[in-house]
Amino acid sequence: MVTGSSKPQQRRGNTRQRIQDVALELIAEQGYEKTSLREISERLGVTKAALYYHFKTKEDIVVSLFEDLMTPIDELIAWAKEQPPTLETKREILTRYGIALANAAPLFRFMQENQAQMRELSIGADFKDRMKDLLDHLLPETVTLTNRVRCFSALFSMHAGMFVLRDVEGDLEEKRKAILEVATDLVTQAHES
Amino acid sequence: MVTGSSKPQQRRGNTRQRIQDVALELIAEQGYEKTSLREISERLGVTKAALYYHFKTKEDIVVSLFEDLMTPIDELIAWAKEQPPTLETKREILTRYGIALANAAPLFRFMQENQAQMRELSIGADFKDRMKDLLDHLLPETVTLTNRVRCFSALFSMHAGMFVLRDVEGDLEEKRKAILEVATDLVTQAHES
Amino acid sequence: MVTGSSKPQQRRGNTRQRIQDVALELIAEQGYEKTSLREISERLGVTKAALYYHFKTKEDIVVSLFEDLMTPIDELIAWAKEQPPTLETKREILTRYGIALANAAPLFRFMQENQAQMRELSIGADFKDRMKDLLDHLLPETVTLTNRVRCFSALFSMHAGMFVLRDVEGDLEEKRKAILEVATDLVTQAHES
Amino acid sequence: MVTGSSKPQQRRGNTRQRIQDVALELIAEQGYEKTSLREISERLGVTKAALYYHFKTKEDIVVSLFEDLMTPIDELIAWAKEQPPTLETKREILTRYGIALANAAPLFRFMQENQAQMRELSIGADFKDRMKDLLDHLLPETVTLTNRVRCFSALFSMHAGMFVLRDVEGDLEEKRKAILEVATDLVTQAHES
DNA sequence: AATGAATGAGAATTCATTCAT
DNA sequence: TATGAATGAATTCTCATTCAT
Repeated sequence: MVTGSSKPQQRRGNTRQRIQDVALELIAEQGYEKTSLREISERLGVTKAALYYHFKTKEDIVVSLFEDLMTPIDELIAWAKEQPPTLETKREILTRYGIALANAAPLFRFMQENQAQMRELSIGADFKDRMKDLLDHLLPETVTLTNRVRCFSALFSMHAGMFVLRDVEGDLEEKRKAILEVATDLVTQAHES
Repeated sequence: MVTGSSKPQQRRGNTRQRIQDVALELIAEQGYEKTSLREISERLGVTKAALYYHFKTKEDIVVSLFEDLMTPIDELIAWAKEQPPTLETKREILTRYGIALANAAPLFRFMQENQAQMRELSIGADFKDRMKDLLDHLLPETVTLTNRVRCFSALFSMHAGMFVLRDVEGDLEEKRKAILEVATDLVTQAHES
Repeated sequence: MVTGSSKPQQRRGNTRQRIQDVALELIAEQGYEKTSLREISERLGVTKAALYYHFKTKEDIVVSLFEDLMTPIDELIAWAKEQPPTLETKREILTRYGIALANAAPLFRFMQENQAQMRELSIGADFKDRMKDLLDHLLPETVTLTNRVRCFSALFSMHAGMFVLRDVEGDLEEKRKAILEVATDLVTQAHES
Repeated sequence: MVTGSSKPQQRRGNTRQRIQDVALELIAEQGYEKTSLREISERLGVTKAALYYHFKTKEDIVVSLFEDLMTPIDELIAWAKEQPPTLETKREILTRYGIALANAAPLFRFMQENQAQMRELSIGADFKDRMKDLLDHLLPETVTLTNRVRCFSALFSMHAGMFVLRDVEGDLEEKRKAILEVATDLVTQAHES
């Protein structure tokens, strides 16, 4: 009935887009299970049935959100693949990743706060793969366990910082810079040890 | 009636405990919302109503789990309060926290993976307070934003490590040591910079 | 599919109405608490969930019944407000009230027999206000306690008569006339004393 | 297990009595269905199971309450039977009935407000019979429909007054007198017309 | 004279989903 | 491009009741 859940044609009416927006907002705030289609449709001023015109299932809505998100990360990974594995490259990866994160903050927050749900949400595995790819591009040539932890910690702190820092006073941009600095330090140390 | 039936009837005074065990197991695996009381009671071989004899609500079950968990953390905080704020103390805090984490791994994993749920679970706020307390005890005297991030990152990486490292090959104890090392490094750097 | 099956499928736009009808019938007979949504839906040949499409809660169903009932009473009160406070007016109030009562007999009977339930049913208070209004319009200018009781007794006897007289032999219309006569006497006496 | 639910032996421990007291209080306020055994036992500081030591079922508790109540009414009826059917006697019946009412006000209030429940409570029918008996003793020799209504109205107003007058300002004793006066008037009129 | 532990039945409510229009 | 009406399956929770101790 729908022409394809991938993502074309979302420029005709803007309803599809609006569903995604509202869904993201609610799900980021309340979690996947707690957010009902009724709630989404009510906030949109349409009926539940309307959602089913645009998406095959509830999960489909979330999946569609992540598809939009995956693209920049895939591009980042593709880019990283073609660079020499220097420290400079790794730093640039973190910088770029920080930008991707900032551009899709609510979605990352959702992921961060609903990891359990993610696991049964089909795209969960996809995302994990990406993270593993990215981690591999951060690791130094000789990988000790400690260094692996450092790089992982760098990546993870960037995610977590995204939403934890909301509670800390201070300018958002500065906080992002501080996170990036710490993450870069970690990767650098991994490289130098 | 004697042993030999599929599920041995170990009815004694331990039902409450058994409910907690099963609940923790299921909830850690599937998340809070996805785990129904039916599931818990069926796996236990009792009726749903029996759960309500021991706990007032579903949330109450989870809360009871966390109460057991809070105690060691509160003790750690109390201990920290009485120590001099030296780097040595901070390192010891991390070490002890690592032990607390290891002792209640499934519960921390649940927290880690269900942060969204935690927020509406009443004990969510309690736990956040503890984390803030603990973080305060890790911070150096002069706190720059970057150093705050470092300490936060140390704490958070310990949590995250708990469950992410399951996917990595290697001895569990070694992995814990590596995480503790990275966390200690982070706090040390915060202290020295 | 055509007529001939046990319950003719009169699905049209009338489901909401049918729910109200069945609910009134069952609730008048068994009381509010004793009447379950399962019972209502089964007698209707729909699922429980269908009820929730038309009404937000069980209480909502009852409230909707009473809203239909309130209108004529409100009109009566409005009318009374514009009349001179003569004895003639008061008699007319009783007459009209008797008609309203007869038109919504089952509902009044429910109220009469479930006053305890009414108190927690939200419309309970509303209705009480109406009764007080109506009573005020029946009172003579100089109100002794005894006269207040007389008027109250008049009003209340009309309600009670509604259902008690079912047990007494005789023509319904005549019984109504007798009740109205007694009530009118009471108000008249209040007026003359 | 219980020696008999009728009512002997309630002087040993006073628990039985206390159960009745609390049950009456709660049921008068909330109705029969809404009052749970859990509530009763909690307010008493005993377990639900304890209630079952003293009463066979929930209904049994209520029945026991009514048994205590029926006695004075039965005595009143017995007394009435032996009097000459004069107006004076009828007036005295009302007076005595008023006293009985006052002595068991909460129970009458329960009856008044839960007529629907009464019908399926087994003693419902019993009570109805008593009322009919009493009514018969109030009726004049030549009974017109109107006069029957008057007497019924007298009886009913006494009941209803019991609890409606709680909302009216003024001394309780005076209010009772006013009600009795109106009721007596009604019966007198029935007699004279 | 009472409790601790449990049950079976049932309640109200919510949800994702479907389909004819 | 939607809506109105409905469903089936599940959920949390409550209740009266039982019984061994």
